[in-house]
Amino acid sequence: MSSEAHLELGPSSLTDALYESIRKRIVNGEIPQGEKLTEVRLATEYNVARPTAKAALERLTGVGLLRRTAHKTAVVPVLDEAEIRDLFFSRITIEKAAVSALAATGEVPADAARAQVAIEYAARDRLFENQVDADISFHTALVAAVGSRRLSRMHELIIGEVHLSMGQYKAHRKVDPSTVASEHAAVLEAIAAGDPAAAADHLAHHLEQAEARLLSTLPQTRS
Amino acid sequence: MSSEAHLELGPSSLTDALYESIRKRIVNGEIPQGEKLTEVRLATEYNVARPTAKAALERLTGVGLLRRTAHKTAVVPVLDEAEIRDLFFSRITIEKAAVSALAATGEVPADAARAQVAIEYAARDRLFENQVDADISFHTALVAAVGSRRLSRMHELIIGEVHLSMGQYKAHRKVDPSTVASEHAAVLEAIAAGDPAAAADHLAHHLEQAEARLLSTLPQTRS
DNA sequence: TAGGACGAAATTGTTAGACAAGAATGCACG
DNA sequence: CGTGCATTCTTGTCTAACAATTTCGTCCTA
Repeated sequence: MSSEAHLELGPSSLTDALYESIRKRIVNGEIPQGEKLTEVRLATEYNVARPTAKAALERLTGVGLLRRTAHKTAVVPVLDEAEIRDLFFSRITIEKAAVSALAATGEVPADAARAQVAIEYAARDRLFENQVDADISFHTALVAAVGSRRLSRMHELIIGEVHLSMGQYKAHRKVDPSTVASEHAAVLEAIAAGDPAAAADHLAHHLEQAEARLLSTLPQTRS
Repeated sequence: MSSEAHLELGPSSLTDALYESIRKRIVNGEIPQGEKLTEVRLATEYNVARPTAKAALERLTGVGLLRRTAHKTAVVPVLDEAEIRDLFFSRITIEKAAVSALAATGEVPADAARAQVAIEYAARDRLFENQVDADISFHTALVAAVGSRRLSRMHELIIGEVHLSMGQYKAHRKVDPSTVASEHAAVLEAIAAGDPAAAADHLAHHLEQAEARLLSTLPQTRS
């Protein structure tokens, strides 16, 4: 790994750019679970002042992508089975509410349909990382389509950790893309049919499957 | 208002103490809606350095108790009708999930029962602020009893804004405490009876009433 | 050799001062 | 009376430094 990272142009604030860059490296698994991130290390790597690095770390801690306690250095969290279960319980709560609300209107969000297509392309080309990103986009688009700022904010918290765990365990994952595609399609169909209960059921089933797939890749707790 | 505020002893970190102090002043309505909070003002008021004040403001922004955009000063948000509706939609989503889960176990959380009593005492003594705090505690206890760290974190986001709006509009509120008490009691009874659907229904009804009570205190949008 | 205590190094928390850049305000001029 | 410019306010970022706390390695002792 290079000793210096560079920030893409774009975000107005330097802290924003730093936050976004580190966030991507964490959710992609580039920075592995358990790794410690000190303020000075990041500051020197990115050529920014320590307070700037500190601010980025604090924001990442706020969204659950880092953990730290007072005077201790931030680490990328290691999600064990109990935490993954809690994560998916919370996720199902939010996303069920989202698809129910969408089904009540009967309109399938265009962004979600587009993401669904992107997943298939990525799967065909064996681009695992793109496939994960597209899957995240699909679920995020569903929630965003509800139009509730607060629901989206809560979902952002959750989906960040989901992204983290998918990225961290990617080496072990062997998921049949067509299975995911059909599960997604079932949800969209129920939304189009205007059937909230069916949409919620299909979504819950899909997420339970996703949870099981993720749990099966977890390293066994050694005796 | 005094030109200097003092921090209570307790929280380990200075930033934590500052965050907590400002948070309380906002949710109690002591700092009114629309008020601007500049970094230097807080820094001088509390006798801390500007970066410390900045950190506290950023954390408050992160939980929705302040709003700010780049280079602009933070302000206490003014929640209009649409935002209150969104707030309660999100709140109902989270709390329904919580009471359903609790009813599945059939155990009434002790903390919630205690908070229920505290509400009655506060109402009897006409201590409005305590009444609000106890009500918040009741709902927070319900969610906390589920034992899901992430559900509690999401709820914290929501309940903060709920607290804010209750505190800001308190002058206009005239709520019958016994009504609230009986609505709460219905939820607890359904949990004790182990009936998830009934618990969710009673809770939704209670929160819809609370939403309506809050909306009725909103100043009319002038033509 | 194993264990614990002590001390040094690393890391974070907080402060001060400074400068640049963007936003808001008011005044002057057309 | 309205518009544009300049001043002022406020935030974003940096450098430097010290205090407080944690961590780690070493050394001494049993």
